[in-house]
Amino acid sequence: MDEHHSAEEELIKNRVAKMERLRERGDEPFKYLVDFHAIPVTREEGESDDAYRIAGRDAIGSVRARFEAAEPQGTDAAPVYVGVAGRMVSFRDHGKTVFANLRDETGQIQVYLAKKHLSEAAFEALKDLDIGDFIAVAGKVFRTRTQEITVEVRGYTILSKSLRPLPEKYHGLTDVETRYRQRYLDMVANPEVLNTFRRRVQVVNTMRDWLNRRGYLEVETPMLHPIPGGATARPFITHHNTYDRDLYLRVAPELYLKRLIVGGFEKVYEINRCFRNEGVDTRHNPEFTTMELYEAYQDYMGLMDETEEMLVAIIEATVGGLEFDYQGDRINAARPWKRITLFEAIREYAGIDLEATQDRDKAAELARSIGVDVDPTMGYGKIVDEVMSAKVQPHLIQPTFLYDYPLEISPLAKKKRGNPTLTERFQPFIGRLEVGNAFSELNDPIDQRERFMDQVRQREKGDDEAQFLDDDFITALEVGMPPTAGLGIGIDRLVMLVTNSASIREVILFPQLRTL
RNA sequence: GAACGGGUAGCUCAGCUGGUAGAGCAUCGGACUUUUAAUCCGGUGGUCGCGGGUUCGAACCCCGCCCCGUUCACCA
Repeated sequence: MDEHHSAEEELIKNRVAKMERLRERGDEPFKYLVDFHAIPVTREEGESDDAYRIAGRDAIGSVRARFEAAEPQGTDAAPVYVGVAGRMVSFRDHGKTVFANLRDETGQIQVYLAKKHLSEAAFEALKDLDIGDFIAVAGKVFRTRTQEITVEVRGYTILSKSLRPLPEKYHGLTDVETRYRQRYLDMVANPEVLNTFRRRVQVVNTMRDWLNRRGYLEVETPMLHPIPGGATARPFITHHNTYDRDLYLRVAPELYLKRLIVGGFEKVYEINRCFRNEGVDTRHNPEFTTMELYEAYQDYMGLMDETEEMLVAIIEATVGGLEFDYQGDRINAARPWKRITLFEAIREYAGIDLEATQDRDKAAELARSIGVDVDPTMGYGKIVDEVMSAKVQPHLIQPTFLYDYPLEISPLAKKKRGNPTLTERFQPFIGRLEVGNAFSELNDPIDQRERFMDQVRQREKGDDEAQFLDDDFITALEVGMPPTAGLGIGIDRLVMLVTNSASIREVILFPQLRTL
């Protein structure tokens, strides 16, 4: 029987054959370093022996700048000699000349490989190069007749052979599944993806810098929790062999960070992953990154000011101003941001008053009257939350703080001064996205125990997202925690905003997908 | 978990009422000394997501399953 070759196998076979030819000719296809001195060059008459003896690799971005600076003086008199290395992303063969494009992290540049400027062997060996290969070239810079800055190559060498074809150059890679499963292909084929993740770094760096400057200490608390706490969410379960005990991947660092405030730190934060064993959609990935901070001797109103300052600093540093577009909306982050109580917002956007009644059934009836689904297991607080999500959140395009949340959906927040049915809690919303959650931290151990017991009752009624009683945390509060305010920011969502990304998967390098 | 949309060459996509699987790019061979989605000539390349069924005949119709996307549910 004939051997069966798929197109893909055939393409790889061709490239492997080229790789072997390179090796046979003594040109190792996977080099260890870039060594421009080892590249044979063909010099023009009058050029000195070391005209092309490039000391080190030039960043492609810097080549343009150098050439443009030298240009007015006339580059014939003072040629710009360069050595660049990168991935070859295009290859246009014209017979006696070849144009290719090289890309490194700083940019892309066209290179011109002409028979008359290369040794016969070098020109012949171009046949064994493929799009995707890493090569190094030595040459001098000129402008083509279409004014494109180009390297006239006098010598080149393969650095690393690419054995698989890159996605098509014009349409790129659009299949989202392949983009996420093989992110490296996405990055190569769609260079703007690199910018999204560069901006993600900028968000985190700016935030960290902002916090460090204000005296916050960055700490690392456990990812493996014996009792999952700090958020109402279903955890992932894992197992420790030596202790022969199940552990939970953390759903939030909150309870550990507050223990540090008990211990004597006054400003702490942690930027790290959380894990929640829940649904996946455009705003939710099973693992996601949060920043949580705790500040002693502060309350939620003071923290609201700081949150606004910090987010504005991040927006300015990343989008370069206070205005930016998010998914079709123009967002203006100029201070001060709108601040409105949760119940005012419900009156304003949903047209019902859930504050006047504390009665669960009346609230359910009101919610249904405006088309919000309410199921029998939902308590008063949950109904309020549901109405907020359905009727208020879609209007929160411009930066807005909602504050004063119902007690029963805020088991770790302090009761509001003068109104024990509410808690001192706020959430910032931008572009319809909930980007954070903050409160005056509950530091009364008696109250905290009661709130946990409420959660335990919820759990017994079948709510598997309800929180567990954490006795050691209560013990810590009994030792005494100063008045403290705490904030959590969803880093992924913040990055979605400043990169105008519709899906959280666009801002996570390797989003969780079903294993094949 | 539910509804809807999708899965055809390495990539991007066509494929009508069921009648021998197509194009562009890439690749291979040839031509070409400033091209840039280079151009021109010729060729290779397919388990049409997987498994059943209906039919003389299925990429297309029916059933089941897998994967992706969107919306909803849950949640941050």
